[in-house]
Amino acid sequence: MKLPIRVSEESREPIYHQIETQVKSLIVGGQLPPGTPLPSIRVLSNDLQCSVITTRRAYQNLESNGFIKTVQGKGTFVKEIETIKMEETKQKVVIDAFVRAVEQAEQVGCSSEDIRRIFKEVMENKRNGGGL
Amino acid sequence: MKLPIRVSEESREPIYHQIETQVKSLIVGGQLPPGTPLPSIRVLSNDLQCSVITTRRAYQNLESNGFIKTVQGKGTFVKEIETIKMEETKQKVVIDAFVRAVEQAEQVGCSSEDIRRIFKEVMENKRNGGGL
DNA sequence: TATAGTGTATATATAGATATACACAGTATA
DNA sequence: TATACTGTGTATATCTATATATACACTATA
Repeated sequence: MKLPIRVSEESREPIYHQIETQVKSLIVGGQLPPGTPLPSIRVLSNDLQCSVITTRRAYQNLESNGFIKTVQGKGTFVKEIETIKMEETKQKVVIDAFVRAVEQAEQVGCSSEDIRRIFKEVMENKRNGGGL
Repeated sequence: MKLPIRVSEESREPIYHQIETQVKSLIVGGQLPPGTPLPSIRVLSNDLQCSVITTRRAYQNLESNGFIKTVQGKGTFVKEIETIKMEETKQKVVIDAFVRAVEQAEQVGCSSEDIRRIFKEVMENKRNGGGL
């Protein structure tokens, strides 16, 4: 299965961390149920045009945090996760993203009304084709 | 003048880049008018608890992008910027932040309604003390 | 001209990304 | 049942980017 994730070369966020957070999102969002085999580090590194070591590092961190389980020679699989932890992670991740966006808006001097207007625009544009 | 900026040690975004984007936001937002002297690299590095080289790098990048002008021995100053460029940068920066937030929400499986609800919550919490 | 403020340059350490060679698991087939 | 093969994860060495300390140079002014 091809993971719907996307890394940005331009972003200053490390690639391994972009992979990590996106895979985590797919897991806590329920798109990747427990037991699901993840793409091998090689297949994924090829998809994302990065090194095997980079995808491996992402998987290693996800394993440390209890989201996946990797077995040498066999592959990497989504672990069973407590419903509470999933819900908490999911909520937190989205709220954080919006807090960052609002803070960014305030730093360039947007009023609450400006912010609401821009949010609306983004939601509209999303519906009409996604292309910003 | 003490800049209202804040760097996160935990963030995977490089410190020099956090400084860079935040100072840029203050400039295009109009909080730092043309001619305003920025804090010296030493003062700023002390405020932010980072190295002088780090603040310097941020200033160098901002200078390359035409936002500030630094003069050896004297200091660093906000440049005159075209109104159009300012408005464009301002808009772009905020829209990008919201697009990222919405994409994050979608990746964990939020519906449009979920997203609107969370946005509302974040805006409410902001009013009631900011402390999330 | 001494001093305290500014920015600048050199060398060094840590983190992120890579290529390449290695080890384990499953499977086809001689 | 051997064994070759292809798939998986693992380890070592190397390079670039990020962050730092420290010494240097320019500007203003007491």
